[in-house]
Amino acid sequence: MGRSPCCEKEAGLKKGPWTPEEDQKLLAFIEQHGHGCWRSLPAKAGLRRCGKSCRLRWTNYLRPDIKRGKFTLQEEQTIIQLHALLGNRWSAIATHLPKRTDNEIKNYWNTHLKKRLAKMGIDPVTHKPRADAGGASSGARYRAAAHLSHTAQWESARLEAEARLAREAKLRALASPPAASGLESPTSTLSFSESALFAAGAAHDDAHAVLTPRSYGEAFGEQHRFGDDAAATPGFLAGVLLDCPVAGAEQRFAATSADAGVIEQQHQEEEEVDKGYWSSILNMVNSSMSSSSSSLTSEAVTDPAMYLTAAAEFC
DNA sequence: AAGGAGATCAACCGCCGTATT
DNA sequence: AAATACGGCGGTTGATCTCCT
Repeated sequence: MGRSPCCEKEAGLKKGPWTPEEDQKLLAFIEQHGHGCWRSLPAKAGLRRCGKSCRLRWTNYLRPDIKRGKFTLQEEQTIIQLHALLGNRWSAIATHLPKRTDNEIKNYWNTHLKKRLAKMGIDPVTHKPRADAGGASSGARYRAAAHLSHTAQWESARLEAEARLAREAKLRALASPPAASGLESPTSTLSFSESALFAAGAAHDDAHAVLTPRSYGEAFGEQHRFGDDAAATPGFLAGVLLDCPVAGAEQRFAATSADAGVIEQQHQEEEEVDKGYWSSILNMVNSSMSSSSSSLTSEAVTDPAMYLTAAAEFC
């Protein structure tokens, strides 16, 4: 009856913080044997932990391809944009942030970004402007927030529709899988938008020659994430997600792929959590409105300066 | 220097979807 | 088809750290 257990439940398992010795045991075992069945791993590795705890420790901390430390501005922007589109689907968001874990992103959102958006008068849950954002808030602030929210919702719906079409087309063409068929991430829950992202990405190859990852194969390796040039991702993503060239993104990407000297520049950028940062977010959204071929309803921006003004206010 | 408050983050918990028998 | 195991996900907790008074 049912599947046989791969390991027995055991009482008296240890909980709480991991010791360096435990880390060492887990690392050594996985390096030698791979993790295999997580439930049987602790016994084999000589750990008094449950398999779930081992898996968590590995995926969130010990895995060698994890980047720790401060999030870059580009990463922050990506998180905000993706959160507007996907909500609290941290694993899906993590798919687009190389070397970051969903847990780390979730923590960062809850401790930093959520508060910052709230400060801007945007409800971090719905990405809609808060009704009580008043007080010092001007009309421009409110309109900018409303616009940001509106755009996110619109893009979300659009991507979903595109993805649906892509899925249907894919099903129809199942017999002869296209080159892009291997692009879908089996680990990602982004299935609804993934194909749309790529379709859009391909469509933008011309306009975003610098922004587009060198190749899809490269872009989606084992982890099905974008390539190593993390800073390239947001620019690319923004362009893809927002269906437009992104102000300043080309510059950023070109600089990044140029390489290491620019990492220094990136670090400098990281330090400036200032109004330039926030205006770039609004600017990005704004440029999607003004240049997108997609019609974005009556709320289309007529005065770009409005957002810059609002962004300045946010800071 | 000490204590309190708030911030941070690793880890746990419970649920869900999928695979397996 | 039903039962069960397993892995993965998102929400939450609690220990620790940092800052402020």
